[in-house]
Amino acid sequence: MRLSSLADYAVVMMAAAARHCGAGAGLDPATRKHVKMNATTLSAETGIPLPTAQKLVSRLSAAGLIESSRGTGGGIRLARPPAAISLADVIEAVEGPIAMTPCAEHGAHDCGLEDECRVRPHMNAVTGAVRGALAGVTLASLSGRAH
Amino acid sequence: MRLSSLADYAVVMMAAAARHCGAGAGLDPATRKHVKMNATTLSAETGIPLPTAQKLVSRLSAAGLIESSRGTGGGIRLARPPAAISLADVIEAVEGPIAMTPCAEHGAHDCGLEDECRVRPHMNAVTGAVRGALAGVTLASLSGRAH
DNA sequence: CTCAAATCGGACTGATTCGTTCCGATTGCC
DNA sequence: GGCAATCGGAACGAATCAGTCCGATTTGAG
Repeated sequence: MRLSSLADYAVVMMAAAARHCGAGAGLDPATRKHVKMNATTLSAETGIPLPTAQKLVSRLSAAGLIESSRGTGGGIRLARPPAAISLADVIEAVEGPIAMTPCAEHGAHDCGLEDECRVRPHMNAVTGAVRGALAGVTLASLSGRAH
Repeated sequence: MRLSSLADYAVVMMAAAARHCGAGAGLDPATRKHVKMNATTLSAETGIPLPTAQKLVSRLSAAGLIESSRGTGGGIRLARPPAAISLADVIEAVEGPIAMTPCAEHGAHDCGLEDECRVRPHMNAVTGAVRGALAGVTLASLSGRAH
């Protein structure tokens, strides 16, 4: 009942990225240097080891939460406004779907225990509650703006 | 963001135990044979491997959720009524305190990242929400009585 | 009172997953 | 066209977890 270290790091990193993103959309050609972020910058700011930060950038980019551009002067930026990215999105991007039990993932994955499992429907409800709690916190609220 | 297999098994096992416990307190000398439960019985009923069931019995007993008596004719019984045992109790008994992040466990366990972590207070709130969702489901509701 | 059976309790082994690190592919600037 | 800096994926080591086994303890019968 504890999220993995990578997910924890990802949340901290995305919060830092949202903080640098400022109030604007995150990409304006004029002051691009100010919002320029990359794995090295985020690593130095958050204290996360650089290789780990790179790995997280890869996963978050593959999940569509950030957009990355390669090459010299490249970097990353949030794909959506901070208010539209929740903890559930970040956690699911790093460690897969949020599901308390394996049977609550694909929908009809029999666990093999008990012909008529009476625990599963309640587990689905619990999963929904947990997911709702995580979806209710956005990066905007983590950046300290909308306390 | 998924509870361990042992915790899942423990929930199923405790639900089965609560079902056999019936509506009464769970221990009456006259019909003791009816509510007699042990690791072997629960294993056969739930499909959980016997050694694993034994391990779970040990942990649940150490946590004070069930009371065990050794020797011939011994067995286990719930220490409290099913309505007074929640999923949070069972999960904490098996896999330790419920805490999303390591810093939310002892209270002041600095993670070393960022001097002023602005994510932690929100993580505490999320941890509370998850814990509340798990504490809201009791063994009585899992047994199908109080739907 | 002695013996024997049955149970819980703790310790060990193997495996899977997680976290970390390193190296290659790709792109923009000079 | 060459160079430098960046992301992307692959490989290694470590830790935790799931599962299994055997010993300590207690009760019941003879």
